[in-house]
Amino acid sequence: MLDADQTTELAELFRLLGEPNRLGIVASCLEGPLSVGEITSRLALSQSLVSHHLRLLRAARLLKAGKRGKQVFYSIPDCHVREMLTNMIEHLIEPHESEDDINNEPGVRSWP
Amino acid sequence: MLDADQTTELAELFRLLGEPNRLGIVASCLEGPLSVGEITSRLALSQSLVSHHLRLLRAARLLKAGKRGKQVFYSIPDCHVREMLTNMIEHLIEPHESEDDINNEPGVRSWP
DNA sequence: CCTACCCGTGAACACGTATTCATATGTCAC
DNA sequence: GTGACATATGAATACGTGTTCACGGGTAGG
Repeated sequence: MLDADQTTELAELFRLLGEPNRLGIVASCLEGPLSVGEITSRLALSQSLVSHHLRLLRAARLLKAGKRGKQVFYSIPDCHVREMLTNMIEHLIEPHESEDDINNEPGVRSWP
Repeated sequence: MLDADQTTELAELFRLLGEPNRLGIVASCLEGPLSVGEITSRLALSQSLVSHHLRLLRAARLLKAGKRGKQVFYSIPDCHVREMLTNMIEHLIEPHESEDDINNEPGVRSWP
């Protein structure tokens, strides 16, 4: 299916999105370019923390940066990332299935 | 866009998939149900480690378990998870875009 | 020049967690 | 029953990493 390298590469993307504040930063930028200050105030995080996270997201090409005057604006770099995220969000929003079947019925037939 | 709770919930999914061994386990199960022993030998991991990871994936409904005799088979629980993963994998496989697409904003000074 | 503002960065700490080891539970065969 | 196999679980440890703090580096305006 996936070789070890591809798995590691994909896991790295998931890992970066697996932190609530980082995911919030990326999700905020889905609507359009945002300056660091806007991100900081929207998510109510310290500016330093936002900057640290932005560094990682930039390095992974999950966000791109552009300077205008004193401010630096961050945005989604390409349609791949945008589609990935919107797909995941759609899946999250869609109605959830029924509850858990934690109880283990003996002789359960999963489709072999 | 996403409220705090949804962000946290989605991040939790990403976090679980953000570990290479766990992602490998889930990806292996994309082809069909696998027993713990098969997963263990395919990924060359210790049985204990696989079991620990399976516990987390089960709890997050990223995998479901079914017993048959002595063995326990794990598989993808619903089409949501399957589509999410296949989409991500497709995006990973697809040819990567060119490097630097600079400014789409007027008056943006180039980024060094 | 100086000041104010916006952002990036390095060090240090605190906390989570992935991994291993040892052990427990459960199931089939004899 | 005993033993062999398949999986789950709990404790302990080592390692990564998210966060804060303090500071440095640019840039616009007076």
